[in-house]
Amino acid sequence: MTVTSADVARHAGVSRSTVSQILNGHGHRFPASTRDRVQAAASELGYQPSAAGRALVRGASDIVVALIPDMTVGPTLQEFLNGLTDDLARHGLTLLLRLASASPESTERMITGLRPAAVMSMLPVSPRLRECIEGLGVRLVEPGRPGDRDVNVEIGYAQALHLIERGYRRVAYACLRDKRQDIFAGQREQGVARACERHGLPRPEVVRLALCVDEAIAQLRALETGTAVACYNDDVAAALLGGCRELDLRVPRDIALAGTADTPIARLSVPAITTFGYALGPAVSEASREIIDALSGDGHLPAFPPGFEIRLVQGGTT
Amino acid sequence: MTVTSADVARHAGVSRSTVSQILNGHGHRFPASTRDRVQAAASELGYQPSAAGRALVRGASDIVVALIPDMTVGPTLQEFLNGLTDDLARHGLTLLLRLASASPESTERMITGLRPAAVMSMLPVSPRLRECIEGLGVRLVEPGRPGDRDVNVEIGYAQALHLIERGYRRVAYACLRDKRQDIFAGQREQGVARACERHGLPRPEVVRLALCVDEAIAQLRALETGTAVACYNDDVAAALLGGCRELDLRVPRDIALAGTADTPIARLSVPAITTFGYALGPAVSEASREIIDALSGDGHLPAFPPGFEIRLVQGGTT
DNA sequence: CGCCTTCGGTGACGCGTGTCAACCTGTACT
DNA sequence: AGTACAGGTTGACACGCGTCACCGAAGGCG
Repeated sequence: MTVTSADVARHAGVSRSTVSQILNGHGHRFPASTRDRVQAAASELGYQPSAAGRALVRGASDIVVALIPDMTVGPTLQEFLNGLTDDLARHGLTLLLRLASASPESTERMITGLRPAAVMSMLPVSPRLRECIEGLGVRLVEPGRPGDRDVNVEIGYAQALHLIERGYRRVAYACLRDKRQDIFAGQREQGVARACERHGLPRPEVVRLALCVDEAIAQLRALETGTAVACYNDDVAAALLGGCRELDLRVPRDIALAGTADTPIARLSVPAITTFGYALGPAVSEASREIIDALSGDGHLPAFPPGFEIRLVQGGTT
Repeated sequence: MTVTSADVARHAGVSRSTVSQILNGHGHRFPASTRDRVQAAASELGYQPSAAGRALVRGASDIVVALIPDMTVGPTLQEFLNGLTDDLARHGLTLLLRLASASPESTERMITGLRPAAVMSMLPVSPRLRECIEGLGVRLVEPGRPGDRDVNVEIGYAQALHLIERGYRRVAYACLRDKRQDIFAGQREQGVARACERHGLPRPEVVRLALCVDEAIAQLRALETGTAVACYNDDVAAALLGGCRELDLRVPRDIALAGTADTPIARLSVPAITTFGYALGPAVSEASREIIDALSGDGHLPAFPPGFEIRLVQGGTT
């Protein structure tokens, strides 16, 4: 049923350890003829090494676990993960996903039991989990350290910059009231604030709301006419847009809105919401390279790579 | 660094095999005193069995792989996966996720190498992957067989039924032109058609569009006034709603719209879109029970469980 | 010839676990 | 006393793999 390295060895007429060495990068010790025989036998039999056997003898598995934040996994993130999966697969690594919102104990048990080659988190991990991971000697790939580019800061900055360039002098920042859903809000707000500061504008007012039109109305009442709002995401922008309609506020003249994430809701609103999409495409190769480097050399802990592109999708709300 | 069963054995003053037996459900052979000593030693040392060692000797790992369809993973699915994760963890199983859109070869390699206890797919798997999985003797949990409840058929049915009850006599079904994004369309359309048939209405017209307002306008021009449209999801409904606005069609008088999935876009539209949410909550325990049953007994291949709740969220579009 | 080196290849070990036949020690029964 | 039996415990094995010391043969050199 299962093809083991012993089967390959028999089929190639060599010993199992020869097979193991050739298939693990030590082939240079053997003449080409032997190498070819073994390779041929392996592919003919469809040999696939047992992850368990490998992991047992090497002390760590070939699995890389990605901790997925508690947020909507849309096309952007999906494409990133897809690319990363294939990239790592090319290096013999297996990417598997885990929701970060699963119970901490079960995640901890999973890590200690599985001994992944690396754990990649898209958000800073809890101190306890970090301790668990590092105590086990498992590599941890985390979001960039201070000083690195931060995609969320830059998105906030791009939003605010765009609004300022369009001539708005009053900039506000709108995010979700429920902070659990709002995992990037801090960084984005920081980006908005930084852009305002650099252009001599006062610190942006921060508006918090839940995702419904009624709350949007309440918040809009408190805003001065002429304010441009950088929104945490397109949903927030849509809520405010709906509120503007109910209040008969003209968009973008009375209130301007900039969203984030380039989701369908932005395109489908009337008017379409000006939004900032980002592609993590460039990050794929960087991320896999960082992981692979960290696993081969005993280098420092790599940071979640800063490769990304932000692009403006101009709509009618700014 | 790592605590092994040998450490536990030493600490408890028994042999390693005693530890193994007690920790694997064969404790009834031992007196309570021994059991307690071993349990105490295990928890005191924080013993966590090596997944690799287990997998090696048992021929299959404790990992359950869930194949995630190529779609947005929103709160509904996330909650389901979270619950399943914890539920399975309680039975010693580890749920890990994998994007179904990753390259087939890498997924195949992952399965053969990892030998998961089970693979759960939310969509029918490709014949080739099925062959790979079943050839390995790995359990496959798939969407329900014909005859089972199908959440997507029922959603379509509920949409159409609602529209019919509201008095509409012309029912259409709108879905995405790009079929790759439209993985459930067939079933939902089937549900809509069934409801129409049962109520003596003609077979529903099917409208295909890409997610933009322009396409919606084009499709709306071809629809008769007074048509009620069951939409594949809230995005489609939003696009049509935007189109109606541009064409000055009154909603719901000229065109009625029913969405699906209960996403923010439905709540945030003006008027709010009538939509059908579904909760997979009840499916969690069913799913884990099915998986566990299938793994303990050598029963038949279980089907993806039909436990779910559909609820109407009344908006202003019907 | 005797010694050393290189090439090609192998046997044996250990990773951590679950299982199971076998063993030991009482105790009950014949 | 001898036998049967049950309860409690253990040693040994196998799972599939990577590694590494080691070995035989061939060749070079003094």
